[in-house]
This record gives sequence, C-alpha cells and structure tokens, in this order.
Amino acid sequence: MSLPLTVPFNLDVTLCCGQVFLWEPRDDWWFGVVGGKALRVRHCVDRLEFAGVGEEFVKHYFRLDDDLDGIAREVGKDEYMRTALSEFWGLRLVRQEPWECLASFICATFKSVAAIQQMLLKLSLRFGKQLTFEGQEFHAFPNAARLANSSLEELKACGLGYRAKYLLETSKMVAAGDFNPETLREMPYAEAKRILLGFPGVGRKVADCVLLFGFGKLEAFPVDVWMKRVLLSHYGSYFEAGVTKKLAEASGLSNSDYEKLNGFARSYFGCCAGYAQEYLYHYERCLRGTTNLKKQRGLNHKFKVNRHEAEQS
DNA sequence: TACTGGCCTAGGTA
DNA sequence: ATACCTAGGCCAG
Repeated sequence: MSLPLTVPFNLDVTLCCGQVFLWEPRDDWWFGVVGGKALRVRHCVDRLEFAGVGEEFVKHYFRLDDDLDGIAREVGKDEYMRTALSEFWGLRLVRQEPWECLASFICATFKSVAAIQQMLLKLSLRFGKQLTFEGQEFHAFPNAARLANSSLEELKACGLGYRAKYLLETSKMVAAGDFNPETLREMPYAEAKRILLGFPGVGRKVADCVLLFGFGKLEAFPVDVWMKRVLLSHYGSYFEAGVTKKLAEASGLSNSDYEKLNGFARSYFGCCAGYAQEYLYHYERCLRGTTNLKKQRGLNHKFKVNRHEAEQS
C-alpha cells in the first residue's frame, strides 16, 4: 500500500533518532512490530509505502497529523534551534504504546542505545508472542502480565542488571491494574508525571520520556546527559553562573537540577518543547557523539548478527 | 529538602 | 587481544 506524502516527514531520521529501539532496517525497508502486528514501511520520494497495517495506522503512528511547520515556528526561538530543525527536518515523534515505552525506558537508564536495543530484543525473543509476517518471524514486545510472571534471574539473563528488579516490580504493578493508559492519557502533564514517578525504576527523566513518546504530552522535555550538554553550552546564559558551573562539573543530575533545566526548557520552548528536545538531542548526538546517521544505518548488519546470537541463547 | 555513592553490564575505544 | 571507560539514572541513606 502507498500513501502520498503531503506533509514534511523523514522516516529514517524519525526511526534513528533514539526515541524507538526495535525498528530494524532491512532490504531498504524498516521492519517493526506495533500493537502485536508486524509491519514494514519505507519512504519513496513523495510517498510512504507500507504493508501489514492500514493507512490510518501509519498516519497515526508517525503523527502525520502534527502540524510540523506550525511546531517549528513555535519552538524555533533561536538560531541554534532553527539549525537543528533544518538539519533533520521531517523528524516526527512517534505514538508508542505506553506499556512498551514505559518498560523500554526503565531498561534504558545508564545504557548506550546499542545496549538498550540488545536488552529489549532479548526480552522480546524470550517472552514476546511470536508472529509470522510474510514468512518471516517476529516477536512482539512482551506484555506486563508475561513479564510479571518471569523471574529476576530470567530478566537478568536478558542483560538488565540492576534494572531487572525495577522492571519486574513495575510489571507486577501494571499487571495488577495500577497503570491505566486511558486514564493517564486524559490527565494533564504534571498529574500523569506524578503517577509515573510511583513506579520503581521511574525517575524524572524516564517519566518525561514516557509522557512524551507514550502519551503524546508534547510539553514533556526529557533531560539526559546529552540535553544537559546542549542546555549548558547553548542556553547557559539563562541560568545563574553558579548553576552552570556546578552542572558542568558534576557528572550526574540531581532532582533539583533536573527541575531547573527541565523547567527552563518547557517555559522557553513552550507547549511543543518535546519536539524541540528531540531535534536538539539528535543534533547533539550527531555533532558530538560517536553516533551518526550513517553509522546507525550501518548497524543493520550487526543488528542481524546479534539477533541471530540472541535466538541461539 | 538536597546531596552522595552505589549499582549491573555490555558496547565501544584505545 | 585486553583492559579500561562510559552509557538517554534511580534509589537508599
């Protein structure tokens, strides 16, 4: 199936920018599993081609209904931000499934993207429902009930380390009904955040990721080490000198410091601060990180090798 | 309320 | 190869 693209959209950047972990580039297509269904999608000049799902799903998942031009006008407050926007123009946030998003970002703390991919892949292979799509095997991300019935040892075997305890506990709470996505979706940002902070393994950063990617709270602005660098080096003048100096020297980020950076960004960029975050984050990683788009696409081969290894174990 | 270590581990790098 | 080093933090004290 095919969908004419009448709005700005860059599929590759959208799937490479670190908001999702389990999409796999293969044979010129992106393969993924969403909502228990496997699908493939690719970007061809002026249209999207896809299989496994319908047009409405694609539009919804990739947020093609967001007015990206309007958002860019809203968050493009300064030259630096406008550069990031133009550099990766067409990057869109994705409407992830809340549970998968919550579980993913609990696992993601203090880990590199490559390691996160491996952890989540192993969880899916071991606990996820097996699917067949066009003759190929895929695995859905495991639901909370399944993980709640696993053991600490099993989760650690997937490489989770100290996160295993958090994921197991949170899975149990979610399976017991403590996590109602519909309710959280209706709540305002601050209220939903308070609920999320009640799950073990969920601090401010993880909560903001889940609010942004899982619940579409576009005012959420996750601050990780990369965003901290961006905010200090390009927006340092908005903070007291003492704060800037202290943050630059410290490796971590205390809760109160998180609130300072997060609070500034949300008031500065406004109601779509989350979009600003994703563009700045990706820009920073491509500029200063060891990661760049070319490399990420080059992950393909390695990803396949690791998938094979994971299946052996 | 705010700060400080400790924590599991795998990928990446020199 | 083989050691490091760091990675999209969180939590208990």
